[in-house]
Amino acid sequence: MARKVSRRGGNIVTIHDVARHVGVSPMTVSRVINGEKNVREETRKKVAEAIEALNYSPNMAARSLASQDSSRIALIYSNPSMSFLSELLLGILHQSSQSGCQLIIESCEGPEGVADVLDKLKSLGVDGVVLPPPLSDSTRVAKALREMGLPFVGVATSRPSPDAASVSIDDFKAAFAMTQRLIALGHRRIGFIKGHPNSYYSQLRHEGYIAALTKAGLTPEDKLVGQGYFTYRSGFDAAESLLMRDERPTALFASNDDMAAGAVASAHRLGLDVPKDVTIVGFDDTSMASSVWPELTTVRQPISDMASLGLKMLLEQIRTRRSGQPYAPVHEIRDFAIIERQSSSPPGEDATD
Amino acid sequence: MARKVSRRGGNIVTIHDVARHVGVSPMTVSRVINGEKNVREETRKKVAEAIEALNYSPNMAARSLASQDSSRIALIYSNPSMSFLSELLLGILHQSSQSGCQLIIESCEGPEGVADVLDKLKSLGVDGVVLPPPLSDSTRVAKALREMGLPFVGVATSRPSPDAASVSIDDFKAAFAMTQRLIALGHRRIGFIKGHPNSYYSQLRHEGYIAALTKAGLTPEDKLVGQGYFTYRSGFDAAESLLMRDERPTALFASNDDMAAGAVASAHRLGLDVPKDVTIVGFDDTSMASSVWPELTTVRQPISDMASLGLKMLLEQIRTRRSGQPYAPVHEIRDFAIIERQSSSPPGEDATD
DNA sequence: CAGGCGAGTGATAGCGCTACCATTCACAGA
DNA sequence: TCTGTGAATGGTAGCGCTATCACTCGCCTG
Repeated sequence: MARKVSRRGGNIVTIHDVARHVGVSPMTVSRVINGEKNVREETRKKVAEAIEALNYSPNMAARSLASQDSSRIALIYSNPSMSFLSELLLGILHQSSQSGCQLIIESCEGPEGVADVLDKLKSLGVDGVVLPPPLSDSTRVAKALREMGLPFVGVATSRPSPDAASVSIDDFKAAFAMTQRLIALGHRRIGFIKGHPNSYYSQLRHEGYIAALTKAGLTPEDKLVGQGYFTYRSGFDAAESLLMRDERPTALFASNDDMAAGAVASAHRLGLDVPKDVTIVGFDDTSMASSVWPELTTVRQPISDMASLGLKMLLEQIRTRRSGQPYAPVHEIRDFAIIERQSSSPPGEDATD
Repeated sequence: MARKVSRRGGNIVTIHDVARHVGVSPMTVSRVINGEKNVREETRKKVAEAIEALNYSPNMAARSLASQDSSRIALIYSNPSMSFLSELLLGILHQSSQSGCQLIIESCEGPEGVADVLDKLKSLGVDGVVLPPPLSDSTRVAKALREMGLPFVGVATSRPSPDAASVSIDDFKAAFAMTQRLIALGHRRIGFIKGHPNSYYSQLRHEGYIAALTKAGLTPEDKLVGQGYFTYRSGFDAAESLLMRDERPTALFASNDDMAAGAVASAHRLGLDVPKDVTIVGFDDTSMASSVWPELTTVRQPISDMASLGLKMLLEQIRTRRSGQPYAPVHEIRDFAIIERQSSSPPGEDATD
């Protein structure tokens, strides 16, 4: 064997190769890669070009070994929606491969499961934890983590713990915006299906709905509001009673997509066309929203972004703590988006006009 | 600073600590960790105990750096169901953290997107690719990968490329089993909703259905079979025409969950109760299956297992290839499971009896 | 013009682990 | 007895990168 031909089909471009190519030391290349200052602009540019030319890409293993910066981050979840999970994972994965941190994914079922999982994390020597809902809203989990001295970040949490970092959207504002959108479409009798009373964002979303109506000079009416529990079935039932009123609403805003889908089924059952006879919109933009027919207009959270940002914040928090500095928790709010699909239209019209 | 206190809360137990604790060389500990032979059983045991006692856990970065074994694996996907994706990711993630390989997740949209993504993979120096459906069934993608000389593995593929590795379930057998289950429940007029004609497993599932009927002495009838396209809407439409026949089927087997959900909606629209008036079952066990009401009886693939195994096989393939040995592609078949939920029952009965 | 300073760069020494070879030892066959 | 062999272990040298400190300038200050 004449030369070392190794993994990745011989594609072993190292920092040294880049350095030699430019005529600087490996250190300088390292500095450029890590965006450190104290590198002349001219040098930086030459190095960047060489990196491009040689198609160099840093070896994560070596990097985190040398920098002692390899953090172990756990993501623990307890039955979130699968589509939520997958977006979350995508975001987390993206960020973790950029930051070169090791990821541990754990599912925990039930309230005692959490304790077990936390024990496990401790023995695994985890450095920080990412918490998606519903765990992100659990004061119990937050407390346990705090007692263990483990940094954590809540992603898409409706009730951020004031002393822990979080990334979320403004549920109130989102519900407000969606309601406004319905009003702009020409709807005046807009029904609402609440989420599970346990959950704080049920309340926020409801409040957003009320606020938008009020602001538009419409009177919120209790009889236009149904109680749901975030399930398809509960949406079905709530919609049924709402739609069987004499003066039925021309639009229905469900607090999540599953309930909206149930509401669509209910409307169909009653012989009503969606959106011609009744507009139905959801919240979350889960896969359900685009699976049913007609596809649901809904509110979308940038889950992947939020997760990615959350991990970044967590890593920063860990770094800050390690350096002994105090850490002030950051609460980031991301923008939501209203996704218009086929389940909404002006009252009495088809969506496709 | 008296001693080096570093990441993971000072939990810097290295292989040397373990070695010292036992009184052997680090090499021996390394051998134990990697399950190599040529270590006396007694030594192995002592080392294992020390590992346990010191709560040692190997540093992945160092390991993959030293062993030059760090493979970059890409997972490329193109709009699979999100819940499928998340299970897949869970499995892959689990395996990758065990094998210490770097993961790159890429989405590719459309047929030209694939080419772009493959280019990107090439420039990233990827060592292997995991292909979930529908990419796993694309002969075009398989061909491109082969031309690049990149090892790959298809996960949940219905048409494994004979010269590439794959993990899947037996779609035929699964459809066969589900149909048998319906027959065992007492159904005799069992309708079937086919999937998209493009897709090979549409065909396999259909054939499984036919075979089971035949085996039970029932005559497959064309008028009990509807054409669908894997969408909710197509399931709705197909079910509608099937259920409006004079002699309507007492059970409907849809080739996936979205169509089954559409079929349920259609039944409801026609005033039929599920499962009392008609049993409806799906395939895949996506989140749709447990979101709708009644929840769907369906066929479940062990996606997470399949993904995990697939990655393992891929890694092995890469290792084999690197060592210059020829690689014989392996086709693994995993077991499916029939998940009974509320959408099925004996004809004319409620599921809950 | 000595002295100081800070920007830009290089040399060196590992990070924790494993590949590879050397070494030891026991025991079989000549 | 002398190799030969293979099993069990240890020593050494890095893997690709970065922390750290040392160094060289040019330029400012007194």
